[in-house]
Amino acid sequence: MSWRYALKNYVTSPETVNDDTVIYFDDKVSIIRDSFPKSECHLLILPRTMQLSRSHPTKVIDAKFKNEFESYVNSAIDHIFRHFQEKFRIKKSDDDKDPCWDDILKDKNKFVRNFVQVGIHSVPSMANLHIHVISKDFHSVRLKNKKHYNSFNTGFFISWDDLPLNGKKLGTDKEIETTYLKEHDLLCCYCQRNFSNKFSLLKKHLELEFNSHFELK
Amino acid sequence: MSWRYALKNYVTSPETVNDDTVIYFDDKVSIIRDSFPKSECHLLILPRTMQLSRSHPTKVIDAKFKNEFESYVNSAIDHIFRHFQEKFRIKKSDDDKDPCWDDILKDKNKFVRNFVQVGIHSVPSMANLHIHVISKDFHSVRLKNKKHYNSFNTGFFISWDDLPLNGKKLGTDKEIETTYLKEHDLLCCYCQRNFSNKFSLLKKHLELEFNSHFELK
DNA sequence: TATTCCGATAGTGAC
DNA sequence: GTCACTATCGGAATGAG
Ligand SMILES: Nc1ncnc2c1ncn2[C@@H]1O[C@H](COP(=O)(O)O)[C@@H](O)[C@H]1O
Ligand SMILES: Nc1ncnc2c1ncn2[C@@H]1O[C@H](COP(=O)(O)O)[C@@H](O)[C@H]1O
Ligand SMILES: [Zn+2]
Ligand SMILES: [Zn+2]
Repeated sequence: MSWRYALKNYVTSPETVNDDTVIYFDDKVSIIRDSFPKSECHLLILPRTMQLSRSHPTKVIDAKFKNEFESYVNSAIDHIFRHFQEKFRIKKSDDDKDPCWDDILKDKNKFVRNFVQVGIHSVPSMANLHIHVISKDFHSVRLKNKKHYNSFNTGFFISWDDLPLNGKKLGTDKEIETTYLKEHDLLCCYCQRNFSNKFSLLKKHLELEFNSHFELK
Repeated sequence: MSWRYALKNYVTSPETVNDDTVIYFDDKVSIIRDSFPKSECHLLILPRTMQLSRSHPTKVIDAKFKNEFESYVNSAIDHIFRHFQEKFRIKKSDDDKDPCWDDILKDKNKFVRNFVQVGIHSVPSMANLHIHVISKDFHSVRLKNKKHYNSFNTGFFISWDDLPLNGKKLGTDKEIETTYLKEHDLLCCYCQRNFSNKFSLLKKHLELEFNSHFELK
């Protein structure tokens, strides 16, 4: 079986997985920790119906789908919020007047609005349908290159709220990858600073950004 | 002073150079060992007249110039021939029927015809006018990239015998560089095998080629 | 088409 | 998609009273 089916077991037999990858499953979905998380907290929601699992996200996610899975999305979001509440404190510093961070760990709606993204990759690599639910820190040793970062911080990522696309054209897979993953500049998701193609500099900067806002409890 | 003038001292004050870089000088020229030789033997002839030294080789090398410096070219060639005679023997092998190598270290004319190239780079980096006199083995640790190799093995290198150009157009510096140094495939100068852009493979192959033809005395 | 350092980009093979 | 490895390609600094 090829690597494109690396998620298949989580769909067909979540109960057989021995490690702590699977955090929830029922007849409709499995919710798992991404094995190569690109942020502090990175979950995947995998519909278990084979027909759905085989489908392309931009083709299959419609109002009915969203209604059916909305509660699982909220579940995953809650998991991320709790994880941050338990692990981190917000740092208060004089030179950071940005009110975005005030009480973010006490106000779930604010946390979600500012710090969680839910959606799909416009060109998924894994064959089994999955929805990313990820914190917007991108503070992770698994974030190793431009493609990783831009897959969550450009139009390559399609938000749950922007689905369904209602026939909006996306271009070919190759065009999408070139435009968003290769050619698109690296923009810091905290401060919008442009790092051009300097991934190493962005990595160092993300480390600073994260540590300026969060500290371990 | 910038790196473009790294050769200046050899022009103005060869007598002050302490190491063995300068192998000859008089009022008209300095002949030096290239400090980053791209072959076993790589010499530079530097006219010492300031007016000449400041000039671009394709603009200043005419019949009169060639006549004036021909004897120095021959001197440099002799130096290379003697160097090979003293250091190497030609290997005789059954599977190498190529007569190019027969007696090449005993017949200077043949050696020069087949194994020495004299000329200039169409876009020199060093500001002081210099003529390359180099053995055609390209067996050197200083030969480190495609640019190095192609600068001696494509139209980027203009042979002494092809000068003056008599108004032949060369394109802009940038065009020359793109065509000959970046885009031009790597071709083995011994057997013409095409190495595309695989410089590392070419390096290993050049090592084999050299060792198949030469051995230390 | 100076050198050197560093990093971005690209292709490979993985049972 | 991952990782490890190799190699190609690309920019920046280069000095110094
Ligand atoms: N074996 C695996 N187990 C869990 N997650 C994986 C595995 N292999 C890859 N992933 C993740 O699956 C996601 C697939 O993303 P994509 O197909 O681009 O939407 C990536 O975030 C990978 O890190
Ligand atoms: N400091 C130096 N002393 C002697 N030769 C040098 C020095 N720096 C560079 N070179 C050589 O000068 C040559 C300049 O070649 P080019 O300007 O391309 O015709 C190259 O072959 C270099 O290896
Ligand atoms: Zn930032
Ligand atoms: Zn060859």
